Amino acid sequence: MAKRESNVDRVYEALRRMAADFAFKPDQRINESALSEVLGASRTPLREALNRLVAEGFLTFQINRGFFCRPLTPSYILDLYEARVAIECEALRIACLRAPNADIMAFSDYLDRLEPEYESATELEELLTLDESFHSRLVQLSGNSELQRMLKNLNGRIRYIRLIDLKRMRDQAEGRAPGDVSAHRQVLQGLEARDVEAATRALRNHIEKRREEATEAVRIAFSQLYVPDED
Amino acid sequence: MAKRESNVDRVYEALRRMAADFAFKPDQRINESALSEVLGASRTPLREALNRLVAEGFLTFQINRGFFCRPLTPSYILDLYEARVAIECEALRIACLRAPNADIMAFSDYLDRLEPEYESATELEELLTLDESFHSRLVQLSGNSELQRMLKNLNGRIRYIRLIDLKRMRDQAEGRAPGDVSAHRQVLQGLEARDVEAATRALRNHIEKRREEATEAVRIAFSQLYVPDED
DNA sequence: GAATTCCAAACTGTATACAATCTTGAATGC
DNA sequence: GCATTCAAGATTGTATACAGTTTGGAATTC
Repeated sequence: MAKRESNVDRVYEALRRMAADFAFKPDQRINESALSEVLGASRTPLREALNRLVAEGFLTFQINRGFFCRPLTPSYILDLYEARVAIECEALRIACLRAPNADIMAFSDYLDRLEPEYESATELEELLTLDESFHSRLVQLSGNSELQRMLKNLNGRIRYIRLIDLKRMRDQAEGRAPGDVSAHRQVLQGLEARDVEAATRALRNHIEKRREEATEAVRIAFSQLYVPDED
Repeated sequence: MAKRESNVDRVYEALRRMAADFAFKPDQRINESALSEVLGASRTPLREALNRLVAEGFLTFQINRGFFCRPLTPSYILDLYEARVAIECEALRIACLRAPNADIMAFSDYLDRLEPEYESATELEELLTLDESFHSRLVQLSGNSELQRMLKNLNGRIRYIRLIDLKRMRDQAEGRAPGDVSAHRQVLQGLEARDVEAATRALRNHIEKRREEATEAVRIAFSQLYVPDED
């Protein structure tokens, strides 16, 4: 009977989804009154949610001018992916050193179970969710809540970069990249052998490769998308 | 003439300082009305600032019960320091690979210039600021804004753990630890040689050593501090 | 005396009003 | 034309009011 989720939480989640789904254009000013009507809440809880998103780096804020969608520059994308390498590789290192065998085996089972889904997935969202969950489960193995929190934040902000990347991959080659699964397996093998060097090397290579592709995909998408301003 | 800082920013900074200076006891409920009077602002901007702090992990929030100061458990401290290792070691790695020589030399000069201050500093706050700025300048060398943002956040939350640690060190041994300076020099030497392995090894050891001491210091401080509840 | 119920006070959640500031575009001068 | 000024409208900033919820303790029951 008791409410479990606050209105601010609901608004916050809705905004995060909107941000991940291109509802705001980069550098676009966000109109609080209009948005509060769309979301069915007054400006007070809306602004509380917007402040959370600013603190998390999704949006920016200028005094007396309000909230803005963050622009998507190549150097920003580089920063985000490098931060992912930092978080994930250290988490993997910790997992190699002290994750229980049972947890590693469960992770391996999970990968086995999902491989067919990976092969058959047709929806971009589905592929994206599978990939994200591999990485976030990996970080969970470290048992470190701060690393998990940081990865969750990065994933949220990288999400639509990934979508652009996946879209391009699908359009380009009909034979969809099985590269992810094999890269993931390679990381797992290092982890199972408790070989920090091998595991982190594989993970670092995987993420950096993805970064290069994603940067290029975003560059191309933007050069096609933002020709004039279609207002 | 134009205001450069919003009221929310001012309130936010004041709250961060309060959090770092033990103004809130762990697990303490924060009374919005009382706090808004102290800070000279109404509840609306106060709550916006509090929401930022929740997003950054300084405080927690429960629906219909409000905001709470985060408790300081050993596993939380471990998580924070491990996250620092992740951020700082990757930043150092990047700096080894691509920071300009001029920047590294400037960093070295900076360390030379501050060494005497390190030796003469008597105030805990002063020592703390010196140590924090070594680490944040190191991360600046990577040129990655996300890593800088993450470290800033971690430093803010670790600040009072460090204070407890430094206080204990001062009380314990009159000959104050010169260990920091020499550890910092060792990291710098690795960086100057562009030796990723040597540099990150030194940095990792330094942070992990600090973590062990800090965890112990907090354990002792809390066992002395929270005997009953002194209301 | 211990457990339970219930009520009043305290507190949080949010809509709203209004002041302060910015934006836009028309009018003006060059 | 082009730049400048100015005012009306739009938008943000925040105090306040009030509804909804929780809290703490007095009253009640066993």
